Amino acid sequence: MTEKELRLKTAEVEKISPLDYFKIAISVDSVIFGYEEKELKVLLIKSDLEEFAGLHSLLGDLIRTDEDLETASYRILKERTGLDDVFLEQVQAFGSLDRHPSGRVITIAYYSLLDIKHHKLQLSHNELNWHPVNEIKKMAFDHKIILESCLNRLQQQVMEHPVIFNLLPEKFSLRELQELYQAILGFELDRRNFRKKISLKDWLIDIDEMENDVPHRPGKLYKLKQEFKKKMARKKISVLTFD
Amino acid sequence: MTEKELRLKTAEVEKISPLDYFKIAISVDSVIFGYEEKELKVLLIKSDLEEFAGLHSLLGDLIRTDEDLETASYRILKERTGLDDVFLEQVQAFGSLDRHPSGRVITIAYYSLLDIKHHKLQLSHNELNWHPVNEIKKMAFDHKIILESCLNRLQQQVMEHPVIFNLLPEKFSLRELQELYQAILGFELDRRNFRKKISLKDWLIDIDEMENDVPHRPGKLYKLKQEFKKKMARKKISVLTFD
DNA sequence: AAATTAATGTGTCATAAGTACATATTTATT
DNA sequence: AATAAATATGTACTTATGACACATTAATTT
Repeated sequence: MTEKELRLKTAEVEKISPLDYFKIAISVDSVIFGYEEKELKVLLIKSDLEEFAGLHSLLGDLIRTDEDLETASYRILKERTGLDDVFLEQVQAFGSLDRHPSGRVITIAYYSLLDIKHHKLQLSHNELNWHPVNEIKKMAFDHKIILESCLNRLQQQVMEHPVIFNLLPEKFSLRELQELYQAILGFELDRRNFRKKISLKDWLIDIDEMENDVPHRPGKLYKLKQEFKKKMARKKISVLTFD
Repeated sequence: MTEKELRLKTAEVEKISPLDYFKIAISVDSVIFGYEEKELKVLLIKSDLEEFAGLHSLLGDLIRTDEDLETASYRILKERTGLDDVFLEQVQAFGSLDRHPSGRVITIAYYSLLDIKHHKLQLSHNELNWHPVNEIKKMAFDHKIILESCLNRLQQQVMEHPVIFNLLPEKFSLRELQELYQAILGFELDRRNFRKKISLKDWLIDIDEMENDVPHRPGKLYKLKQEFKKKMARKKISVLTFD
């Protein structure tokens, strides 16, 4: 058996039992960001462990033997939200000894971006809900730290790459875009300088339409250029049986 | 048993055997960069798997149940090189189904920087050797991809953070520093602009000494300011028994 | 219908950073 | 003493960033 080989090979020079290597479980946890009412939000569930009663946790699950990391993240997203066409990016692994009260679990953190309004979730089970990022205090496990590192990563990405548009509907105004940047970065931007910078990046096309649901002078609407959208398209979950 | 709890908890809603979750092994792999003769090098061993006969692989090992990710990386570094005061940074997890021929192994990649000249290694076992990064073609497992993603990360880091100095001796000239930047980035830099940029960063102190081993006019020597060195100091390997 | 309100849309100037580029100086070597 | 090779350094041009104000448009109120 190939697996047995692995155990033996790695165990031959070590003093510990080869089976020990298989006492570590691996999970993925996703920080799913959304944007609503000028606030950056994150999708959380109530933890089902009694150690963390009342606390919220990220969406995550153990990885199966027949799925790779991204596939596992997509599966969890699909199971919990019903969605599968979502932007997802790996951030970092977390593996402190005491991070999970029930045993050794190493987790790999992903962040995910989705447009709340146009992706109606099944907010059915487990008190799955959106929470404003700024209002989150304590979380289960080390999930607060994971959330923070994913937010940091998002803040970096957003300055350089056109990922932010995954949080917006297809058509948006420059005001909406600026408000979203501000929500993510946590500070105000000058409107004229912001517009100059965005137009320099050359990410957008003016679709020659106007806002129509605003109680004031409507702004022009824009779309992300098609060429920058490819990053959203991800492979489907493949069901390969490994063993 | 806490571990049993975990298996049961995760298995109750799933159709697969709970034991399956523990059939995935976890390793760390380190891309250890060094710098010598104006070339960026990486420390590799000959793979001991017959599937990869003749190919080189990164330094890595399975993670033990009683060590966290960083600790495992330091252990491997210590075992293979004898060193423990080395800069180390996590890059990314790799978990394709077929990345290891003997079974399912998810690995977490780190990159590490060390000054070849002043860290004499035990290049004893397993044909451990330095290889110029640019000359590496095929590698065992997915290690070529891991190497590339670590190099990318290094290239990013080096532009913003004073990590590069971990590859140089305590004292160095601006020429040496520039040559190292060039080796990492893969392109030439203008000497005057480079010096201007470095002096703007305010990372260095002029120690009022000169090179003395060069066959030409010697340059001034500099050191990294103490305040930027703290990032090298890492915690020692802690030996906590978990189970 | 006119006046008011509130947000859109746009440009300039000052400062900072990036890029291209050449000459005098110093040391080792011949 | 002459030569070779590398160090040290500054300026002009372009590009990016940051502060800042006013006319325009549409919805709302009077």
